[in-house]
Amino acid sequence: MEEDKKDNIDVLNPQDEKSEVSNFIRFFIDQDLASGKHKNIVTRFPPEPNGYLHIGHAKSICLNFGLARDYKGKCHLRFDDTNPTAEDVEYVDSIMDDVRWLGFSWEDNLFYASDYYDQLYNYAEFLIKEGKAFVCDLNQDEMRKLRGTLTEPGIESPYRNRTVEENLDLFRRMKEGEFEEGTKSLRAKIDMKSPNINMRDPVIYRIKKAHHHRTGDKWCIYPMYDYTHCISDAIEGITHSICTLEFEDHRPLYDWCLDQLPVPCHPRQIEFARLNLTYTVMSKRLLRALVEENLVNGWDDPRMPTIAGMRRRGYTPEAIRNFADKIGVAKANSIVDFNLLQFCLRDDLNIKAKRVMVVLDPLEIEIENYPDGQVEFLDAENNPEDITAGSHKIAFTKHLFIEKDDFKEDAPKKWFRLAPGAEMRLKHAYYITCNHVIKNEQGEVIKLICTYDPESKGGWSKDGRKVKGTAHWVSKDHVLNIEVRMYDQLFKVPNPMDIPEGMDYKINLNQDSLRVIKNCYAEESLKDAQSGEKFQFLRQGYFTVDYDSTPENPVFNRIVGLKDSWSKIENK
RNA sequence: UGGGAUGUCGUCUAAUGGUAGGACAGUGGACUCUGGAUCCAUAUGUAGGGGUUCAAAUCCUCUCAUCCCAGCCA
Repeated sequence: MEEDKKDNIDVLNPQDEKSEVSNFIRFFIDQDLASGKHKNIVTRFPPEPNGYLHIGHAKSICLNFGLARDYKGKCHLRFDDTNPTAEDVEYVDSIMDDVRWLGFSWEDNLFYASDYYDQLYNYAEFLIKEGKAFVCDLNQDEMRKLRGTLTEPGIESPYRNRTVEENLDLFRRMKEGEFEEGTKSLRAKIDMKSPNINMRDPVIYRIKKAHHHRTGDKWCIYPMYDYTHCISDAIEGITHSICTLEFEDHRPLYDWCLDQLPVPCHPRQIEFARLNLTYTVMSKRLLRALVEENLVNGWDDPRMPTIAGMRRRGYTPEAIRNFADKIGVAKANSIVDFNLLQFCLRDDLNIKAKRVMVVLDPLEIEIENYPDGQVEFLDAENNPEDITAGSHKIAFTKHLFIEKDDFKEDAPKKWFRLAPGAEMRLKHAYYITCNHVIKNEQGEVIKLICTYDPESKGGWSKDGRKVKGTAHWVSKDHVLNIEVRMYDQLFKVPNPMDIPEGMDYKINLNQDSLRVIKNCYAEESLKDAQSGEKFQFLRQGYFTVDYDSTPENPVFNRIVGLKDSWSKIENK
């Protein structure tokens, strides 16, 4: 958290930051600033509290808060809470957590659309008095029939020409709760023949006898998104109201509402393409389905693309912010390669993560020329990328474990690791040579007998001979037993939404997205691992302490693996 | 087939009439006590056809492809 704050304050010269990035939104802002239309900009991040935020929202958060930071403006956090049946404080809290965790601050600019219910109501009466809105008795079915289709114009409601007095009276009685849900609504009087269906007398208030998580039972009529959003923006003095592409068709309605009303300003709505990532889904509907059908373990399952899930997995806010920066902002629909996110993660973790040694799949070795009972505490650097990170001690003894994968009885070409008769370096320790292979009755290798070169302490030989392979290891008498959770993509295919006719999205689920490995042997220093601390398990990948971890049963999540160029060589 | 938008390397994104550039991914190499990191080098792109211009990814025009819209959801 400290680091995040520092990161934000760090940006003292927005010009530097701006020169790196350019996008059409910044172009508009530059124009509006240059023309004198605005002196300062105000943006907003406006989630509906009806679910957990995901990496797509992170893009929007970084965009809106990033713009405010770079232009020395403000970014509000506003909850778009106009549909009480879908919303909950659980989500409000998680959203605030997520935005903070990402490293952004809304300062004292926290708002709720529900804060404006009174103003919104008064503006609605204003609209009625101007003859621009009417109470309609059509039910949902009837309204749909009169709305027309994509190619045919709609037909005006028979209630469209009620008098102002009648409309005012009915609307007030709606508010008083006199009518049942669905029997009446308030509609804007615009144009039933408009080719834009949003303009065909859209509903702006509906009756919902539902408890609201903030206003309780005060209201039984609730304003609709299109009517609420533009007015909320105007009330808050938003200059640039940035939303996703699907609202492009709503912009005429956004502008219409503000044109009719005596609002303080008229923000500019700008639309950009939402984020899609390969091998995952980004729709709240599907993410909710994964949770509710127990295909994952909750919204913060480390496989989920939710911010809560990524945080638990071990992703860093810096990596996500950097990712948001790199993908840019544009209007073309696109699917970003998941590799880019992984790159950003490794890039950040590489300079931060403490190096430790953990053997996931152990193979015992005995150093036959090493004294029984002797223990040496060897120096292991914490991070080769950061000399200030210091070092820690690891125990070396006669009996050790190495990774099963680091030994091959029949070594292929270009094999640098251990094989019968071959020499390999144990990281931070000695050169060893494999002399005997011990097998069980099934013919499986269960133990190796090796010798070490006492002259190679620290990993260097006096005669200067080169050993290409270096492996991680852990002393048999100094192990910490840990559980490791290896995560893979939730879906098997790059675009899980590309589903064959009549099939369920679940056919693309990766059944092996979670692999739990128990009884991994970690160096003892890991017993002091703090919650949230990031490690590189040497040659394996980046890991962090999971929420389930206890001192008795330490649990680590693999955040992301290391790049593996051996597998490429092997495949050739 | 009404309306709104969008098409630039495999992917994402710059270029705002004047050298099509960057990042990721890929490939080749160097280096390395992590087959990690780092460094160097590299191929591949303006959806298509016409037009305007000394000059077009950019302007005009036609075509094609893709996405969004018929909630009292946001």
